[in-house]
Amino acid sequence: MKTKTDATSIQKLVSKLLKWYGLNYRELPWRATKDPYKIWLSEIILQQTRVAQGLSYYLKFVKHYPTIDAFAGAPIDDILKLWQGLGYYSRARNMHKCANQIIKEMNGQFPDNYTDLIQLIGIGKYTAGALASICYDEPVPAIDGNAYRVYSRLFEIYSDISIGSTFKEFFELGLSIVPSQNAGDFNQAIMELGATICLPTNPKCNTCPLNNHCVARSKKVQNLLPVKSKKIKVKNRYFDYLVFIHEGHLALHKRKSQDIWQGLYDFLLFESDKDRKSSIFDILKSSEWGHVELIASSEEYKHILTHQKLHINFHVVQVTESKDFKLICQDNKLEAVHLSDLESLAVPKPVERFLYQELSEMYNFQT
DNA sequence: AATGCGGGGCG
DNA sequence: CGCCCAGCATT
Repeated sequence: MKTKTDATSIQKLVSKLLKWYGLNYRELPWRATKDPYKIWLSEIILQQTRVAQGLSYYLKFVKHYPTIDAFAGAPIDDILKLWQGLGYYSRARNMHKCANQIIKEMNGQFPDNYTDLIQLIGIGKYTAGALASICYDEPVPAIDGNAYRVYSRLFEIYSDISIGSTFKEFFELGLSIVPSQNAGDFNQAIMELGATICLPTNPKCNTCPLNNHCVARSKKVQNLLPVKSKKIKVKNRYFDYLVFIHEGHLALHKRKSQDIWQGLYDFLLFESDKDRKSSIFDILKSSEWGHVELIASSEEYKHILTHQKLHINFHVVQVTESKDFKLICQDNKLEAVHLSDLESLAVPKPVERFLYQELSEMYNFQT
């Protein structure tokens, strides 16, 4: 009795998959190179990010920083500015740290195997597998969201992929399948299949090159897999921003705490448990800012994150008389930034929207 | 093992 | 709206 995990059956599966990939792969820029730096860059950008969203960022970064030396030598603020809008900014900060570590401690030589790669900051089990296989053809699996979906359906695996121990199960399965040659193409083919055919809902089984191998399909349970129990609960947060403006300068704040948007710029922030804005006016009255005038309050900006729903109001406060605006900014841990210098600073998405959709019209500055 | 971290696109 | 996306670090 043959099983679906017979060596012969697996060999056929791999062969079909590689053939399909060779004919159907999308021509993406990071697939036209073997430069580990560029593959690395693409993998970090594509963490929890669709190709369509990350592609333009990849092109920008390769253009600005063609080598790991250029990337490592750049100021982190410049890198964050290029990363602006992509989200998960720790990816950029970690990659910058890592690049400098490679330059300083590894003589600029990128690690060339799974074990060394996974030691690096920002490189976990998936990315180490992807880099080892794609750059060096090391026969290790690369288990990402696509791989979970494809493998769970091919072999009808109901293990909960939210549980940590399930990764090991899929990694071992992948290890038993990944061919000793063309490991990189194999892993990319699995992911490509997951991204274009084996979709989360309504997979295109009719055109799937592996449909004859798929146990889930034979039992019509594709849409039940993979099993993922974890539910994300969304927390509401209420932000009031005071946007001080004085003689063409804005009072900006660089975010540093363990919170969202670390390293990006916003304004003086007051957060409250619910929709309560009375405190704003108290702050203004008892302020050391000099003569202040509340010019306008924005409509509420709703900004959805994976785990938070932000309710943001921007309050534009004109400082008409001030003894020393910059000094008062410093006292409040703010920086006075001229409107013409805004474009060089990384800002969160809702701040970007406010600046360039509302404030730019009020004060008529260029974006 | 559980939680926090962005933003966008899809049905 | 809910779910997912070439995940990782921290606790």
